[in-house]
Amino acid sequence: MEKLTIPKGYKTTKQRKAILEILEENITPMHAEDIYLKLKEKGIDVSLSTIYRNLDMLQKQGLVVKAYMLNEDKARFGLSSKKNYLICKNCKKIVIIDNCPFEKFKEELMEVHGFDILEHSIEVYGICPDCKKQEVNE
Amino acid sequence: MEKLTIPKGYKTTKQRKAILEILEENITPMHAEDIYLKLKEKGIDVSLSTIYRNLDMLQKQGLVVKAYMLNEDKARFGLSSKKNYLICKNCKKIVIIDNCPFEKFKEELMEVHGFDILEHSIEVYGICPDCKKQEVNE
DNA sequence: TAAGATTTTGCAAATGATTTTCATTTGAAA
DNA sequence: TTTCAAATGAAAATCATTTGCAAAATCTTA
Repeated sequence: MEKLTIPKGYKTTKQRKAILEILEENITPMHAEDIYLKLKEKGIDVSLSTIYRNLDMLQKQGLVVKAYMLNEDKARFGLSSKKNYLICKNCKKIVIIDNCPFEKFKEELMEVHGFDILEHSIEVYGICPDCKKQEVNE
Repeated sequence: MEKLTIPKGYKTTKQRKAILEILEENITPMHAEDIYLKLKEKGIDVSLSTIYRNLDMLQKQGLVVKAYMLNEDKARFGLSSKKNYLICKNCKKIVIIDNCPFEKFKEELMEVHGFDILEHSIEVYGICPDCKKQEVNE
């Protein structure tokens, strides 16, 4: 996992560093407010507007991905490297799909539709192993 | 393409029929307001709140899928059958992926992560054939 | 086919996430 | 240091979506 750095041309502020740190620590893409609260826990006070502004900048720089999950109406933000995930419909746990199998059919998709493919995002919903166990026991 | 019907237990109103019709006519998932405007063009006046309420109902019934596209902050709604798509980053054209290749790696994903997979959504971004041509000519 | 029960609708007001404004502070180049 | 553009916080503004409520439409059944 490569250490992230503040993009060139942007100043290094303690707020910015803190936000990036939180994103690195969390596997799950987070709501802006989650980030705000986690920072507060650490004793770092960053205003919500600053968080939004920085997430926006980081997104434009390609470090962060913004996505809305099924049945949610607030955006989540996560590092780009964690773009494809499995979500448990029961406990909401999120698991990153590491070796995204998308590459395998990218070629096929390009041929069939004639698109040059640049990016993709995949969300898969299901029931995670833990929740499956519980269902059996109940 | 199967004709959609208003789910059992819900009354048949002209607004509801009109909304469903618009969704059937459009390949591209639409914003609530797009639907509002298209209806108005047809001379059918349906309030935005009614549109939102019905889309919500249709979603809960599984007929409609709600999704946010890259860099957009309003939800789009489309028929469930049109869930996976290619989006041109240049002209914003949307092409539905019909034979979604996801099935091919569903098994693999289930094995690796132990999830029971229920749903998925795939968004792919790239440049469409038309826009590629233009780039060459410019 | 009229009455009654229930849904659905439209409108206006409320909500809540995100964005913007602006005065102040901060980082970094010289 | 000094200087100046960039960044921040707080409060206000925005805008998609939701909700409350009274009126209208639908369906059921007598």
